[in-house]
Amino acid sequence: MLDRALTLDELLCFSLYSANHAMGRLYRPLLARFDLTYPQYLVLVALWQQDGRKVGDLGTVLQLESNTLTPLLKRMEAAGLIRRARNPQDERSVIVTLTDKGRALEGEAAEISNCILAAADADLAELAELRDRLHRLTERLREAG
Amino acid sequence: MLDRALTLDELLCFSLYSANHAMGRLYRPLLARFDLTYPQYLVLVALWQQDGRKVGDLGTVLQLESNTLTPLLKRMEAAGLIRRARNPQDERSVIVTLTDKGRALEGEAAEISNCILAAADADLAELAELRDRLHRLTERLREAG
DNA sequence: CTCCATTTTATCGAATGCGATTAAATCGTG
DNA sequence: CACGATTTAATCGCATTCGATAAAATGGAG
Repeated sequence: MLDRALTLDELLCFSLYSANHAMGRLYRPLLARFDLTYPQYLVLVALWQQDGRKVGDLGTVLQLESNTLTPLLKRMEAAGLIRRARNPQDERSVIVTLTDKGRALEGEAAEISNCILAAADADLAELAELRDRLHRLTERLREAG
Repeated sequence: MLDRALTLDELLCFSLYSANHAMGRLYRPLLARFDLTYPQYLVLVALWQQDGRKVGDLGTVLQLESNTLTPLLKRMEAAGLIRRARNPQDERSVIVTLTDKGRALEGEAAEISNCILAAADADLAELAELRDRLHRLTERLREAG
């Protein structure tokens, strides 16, 4: 329990907000060359890792619901990156599959992670530790929610 | 330089994105009781710390531009939290000032930080270190951008 | 003083992101 | 089989967020 109001810079939530902002600003121009937005890139990373997922499963890993994913996926489908098709085994669900174009982007965009790592200008071990601390924090925050 | 594609969970940017999301989800119900959104809360924190700032100065601390701040501040003005007035010394700038209602929220919302700290379920030193690591990362990312 | 560059905020369109609700398909129990 | 409960996406409205641009005020050079 603290006895005074926190300043903006003292708030953990603001440091997260700012770091996320800064990361987004770094990604934006790199992704723009592929006509990708940042959430669209995350969808691709998820599909490169495992293709043919249901909308709901993508939502689970990305922590997004269909109200966000459906229009996002429709834009990606319009851009020719993915296909959306009802699951024949269960017509309630929609399966998202990479197109050739979507798959091809994996190689072309591979350099992006390295650009980010270079920008972060820290050794891999340090960044990995920060990442793991963030995962643990996220876990605790979700449990509390 | 890595020789393989990273999974979603390995990406530092995604750990930031997820932690920020999780934090937002924790804040949302707490802020909803005051009819506040998260960015609106950040504006209030900034003004509680120093009232009477120009739109551009708020943008500097929050890393937001007028295209985001202007509509956000108009909604806050409509909600009776702040006042917006042209600076008589320089009519280009707009000074943002807390109303009595906006000032009063500081006391009422004081518990929110503590709810978040409780949810994070870690000691203050650990969270402070994570926060400082994030600040340093943000700094490096901004320099690279 | 005039005119152009600069500063500062505002506007517009597009893309998330979320709460609430709806619609369609499936499941389960009688 | 029938029918209500559940699951899964989709839709709607609102609030950010950003890139691009505009508009108004100020400043500075001549």
